Amino acid sequence: MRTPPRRPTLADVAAQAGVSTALASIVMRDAPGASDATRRRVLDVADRLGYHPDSRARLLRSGRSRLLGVVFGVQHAFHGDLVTGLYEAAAPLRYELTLSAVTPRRDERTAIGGLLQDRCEALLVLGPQSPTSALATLASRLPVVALGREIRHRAVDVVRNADCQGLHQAVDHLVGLGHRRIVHVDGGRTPGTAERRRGYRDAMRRHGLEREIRVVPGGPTGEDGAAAAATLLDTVPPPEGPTAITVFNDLAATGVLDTLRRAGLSVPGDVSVVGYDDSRLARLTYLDLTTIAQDTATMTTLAIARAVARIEGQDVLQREQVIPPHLVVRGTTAPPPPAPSQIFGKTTAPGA
Amino acid sequence: MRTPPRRPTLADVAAQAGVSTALASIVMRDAPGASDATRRRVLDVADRLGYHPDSRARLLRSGRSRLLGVVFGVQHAFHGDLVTGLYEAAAPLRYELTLSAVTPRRDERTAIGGLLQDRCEALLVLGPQSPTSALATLASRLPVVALGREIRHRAVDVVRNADCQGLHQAVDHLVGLGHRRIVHVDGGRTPGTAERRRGYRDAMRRHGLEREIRVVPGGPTGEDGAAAAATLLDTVPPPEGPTAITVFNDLAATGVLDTLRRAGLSVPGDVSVVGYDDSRLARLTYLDLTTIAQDTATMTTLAIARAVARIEGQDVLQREQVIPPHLVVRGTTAPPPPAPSQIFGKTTAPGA
DNA sequence: ATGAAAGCGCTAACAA
DNA sequence: TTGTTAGCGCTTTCAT
Repeated sequence: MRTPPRRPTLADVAAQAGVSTALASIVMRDAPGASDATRRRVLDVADRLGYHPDSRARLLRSGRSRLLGVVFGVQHAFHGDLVTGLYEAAAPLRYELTLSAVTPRRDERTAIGGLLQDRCEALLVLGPQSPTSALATLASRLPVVALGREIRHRAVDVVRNADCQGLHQAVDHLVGLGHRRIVHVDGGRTPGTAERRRGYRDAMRRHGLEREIRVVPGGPTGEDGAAAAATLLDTVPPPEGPTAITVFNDLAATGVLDTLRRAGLSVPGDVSVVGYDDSRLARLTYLDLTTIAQDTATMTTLAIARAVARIEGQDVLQREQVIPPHLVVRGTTAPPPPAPSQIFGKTTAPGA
Repeated sequence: MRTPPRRPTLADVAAQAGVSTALASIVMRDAPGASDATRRRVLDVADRLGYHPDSRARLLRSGRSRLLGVVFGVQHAFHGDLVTGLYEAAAPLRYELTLSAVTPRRDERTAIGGLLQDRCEALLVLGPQSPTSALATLASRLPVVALGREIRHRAVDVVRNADCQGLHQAVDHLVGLGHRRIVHVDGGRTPGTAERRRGYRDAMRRHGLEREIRVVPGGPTGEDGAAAAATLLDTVPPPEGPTAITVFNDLAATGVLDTLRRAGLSVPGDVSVVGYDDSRLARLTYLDLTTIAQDTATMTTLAIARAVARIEGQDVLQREQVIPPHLVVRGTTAPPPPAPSQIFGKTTAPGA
């Protein structure tokens, strides 16, 4: 009762349709050189038989795979957004994607290895963790595009977010609202941390707020944000308490929000908070987080375009493409409270 | 300066090593029938040339692909957990996974189509959205295993969570802590909602609490949870306010938590909250959410085992495998507050 | 232990 | 428009 194990081949289709395999191939590939009648007949049979071309054989023969390998982290919500964009960008160029996941127990090396066996023509690595040298070696075999992390090697293409600029926007927004005591919770050892921190510092200076610059060590997770906020609540004496916090990313920002609110503070009434990434966390929940959105559509389009350009041997002008992000104002930012002081410190009575 | 476009083939390796391709093949596959000296020499050359076997050619020839297709949603954090488990379960059986993502703009049909061309030997679909009929048609061509959704068709294998039982555990836990007024925020139109709701009702009855049964319409998102909690705060008169809430999933539970805390209530001091899934949300953040964990390790192992069993034509006893989840106690559940009333409602009036 | 030869399903020349 | 032929990179008999 269960299916015959063998799937139909092109030869089966051709035979049933009474044509040669070559002709059937032409039809299946939608290539010129077959009459409409034949075309219909072949497609008909193919459909009836449930025929699907064997990409392996097809690509083996044609020498090319038109396959782009994508390495991503199943963990990262943001990678999901990027993968979405990559699929869309690849389709019109008639390239396919094969995905290989990095999981807690499957490292990037393994993920890349799998892709190599699939004969991808280029590799797109989202937030690569491998050392530059490993990526460089790889890049000597096939085009490699790194997304979202700076790689300083001439053989590796890079498409990334202008982290620095993102924090300029966050600070500009807050200053525009009237904030002056703005702190930054950084990303710890996460890639991008240094740039975002620098962006924060530069922007503060530009606004003449160098004396207000204060960076709190943080990290990429919710706990990191929560811990940083707790530190802030504990250590900054009430008169100097910040009225706004820029956080390394959205997830950490949620940790900050939670700690603030548990301490009885209102966001954005008492303190404003800005995240980074515009992840689903910021968008899709009740959180309504003001954040800096990475332009995923542009980033993915450029990444695919670059990979294809390399594959097709076109000349490439700039190895690194840095895309400006943009501010998305939502509900966690507002003008600072009129009274300039009694915000931070442990002895703040919860709201009536 | 850029790499010669052609990658090394087995023939290249064989030539350089001074052996036949057949022998080189034996070495590369780690098959018996080659001397140690030869083995070393061939592997050496392969390494030096950066040779990676062409899986397409390899599998084309051997007639099998040992490839399992996985359809997953890039959106769903929980799918990330499952994919992680699937990779682990497949490796020891020497099967590979190829991933195909469902994104907001790439539907399940498309995702499955891609996999079919890759000549997977079976398909694992996480949380399938396709109609049963479509899955059934597919299953007539190759083994199909659905994860996490009930599919009523004899040709489709199913591995899923015992949703009903999960809510039993949640209610048992809360009752054990001394709660009686336990409400359930359901999942709206999300698959699994009905079962979880039923589990809640059954468990309440079993504890003689049928009069306390109260289901609030909810949904799978944070907003849904927040809205449901708001409704609860507004409508339930203070003396009857619940002391515990079981929520459809973790994400919605975070919405509930947020609303509760913004309303000045303490969790778990005033109200206990239990989620579902044990997603990273529950585990990895400051949230510390008590929840019902789906046993992803078992589910993925069974799913892979089932797919392989079907591929290898083994007899299968039960089409559907329903895995019991387990309670994970964290910080959002505690005994109910001593005073039985003044929890919900805007006017905190201690009843007599 | 090693090699020669055939062929997996398909596409690309070329011929008819 | 259609068919014939060769061969992609590899594994698999079957010799040696």
